[in-house]
Amino acid sequence: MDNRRSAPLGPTFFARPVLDVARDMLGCVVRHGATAGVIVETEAYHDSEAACHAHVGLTPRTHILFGPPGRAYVYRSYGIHALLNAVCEPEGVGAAVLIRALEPLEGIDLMRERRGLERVEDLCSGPGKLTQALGIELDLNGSDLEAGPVTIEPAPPGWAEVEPVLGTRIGITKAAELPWRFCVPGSRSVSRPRPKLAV
DNA sequence: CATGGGATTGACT
DNA sequence: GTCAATCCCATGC
Repeated sequence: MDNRRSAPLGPTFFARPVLDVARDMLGCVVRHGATAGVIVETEAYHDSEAACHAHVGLTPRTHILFGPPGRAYVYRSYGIHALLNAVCEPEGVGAAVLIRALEPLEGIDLMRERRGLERVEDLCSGPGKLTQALGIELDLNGSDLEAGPVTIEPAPPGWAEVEPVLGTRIGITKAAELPWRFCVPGSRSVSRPRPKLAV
């Protein structure tokens, strides 16, 4: 078997339309230090719709979103949680993919320590949970997803051909009707509520 | 400079 | 099902 780790995805992957990237990120591996997990849930955000932070235009908060693709956008949600996004589309377009859930892959005991929980399906089954499990904080905002320390690798064999299930995005009040949420069907690590729409 | 609102989670009724 | 915790930042005075 080939045990080599795949090279992290770079700007070419993330420079495409954000909906394509959100779908293609399912099955990919997020890695930070000794911890890693397979992406099973994403959401797309684009400055053309009101739910996206970049919708308000260029501000100190959103300048990362409008910058070069392939960087991390990390922000604090509800004063408590750090949420991890991958900046997409060409520079000048404010768009990103929110990583909402992972299936734990490596460093599971470290994830248990950080989360204070035992069950594997509780470690990364939400956007705030996975950043806590991987030790991702706000200082990684703007970091390069190809150079690290946080990287995203292509989907391992078996994960690459997953047919995603679509749904509406979670926890937003504006543009809530858009079916821009992508999930791996059947994964117990997908956050609730589970989507209903087929592809 | 003051205010209000979140791309959430976990605890509790 | 309901609700509080808690902080960054956009907005308005």
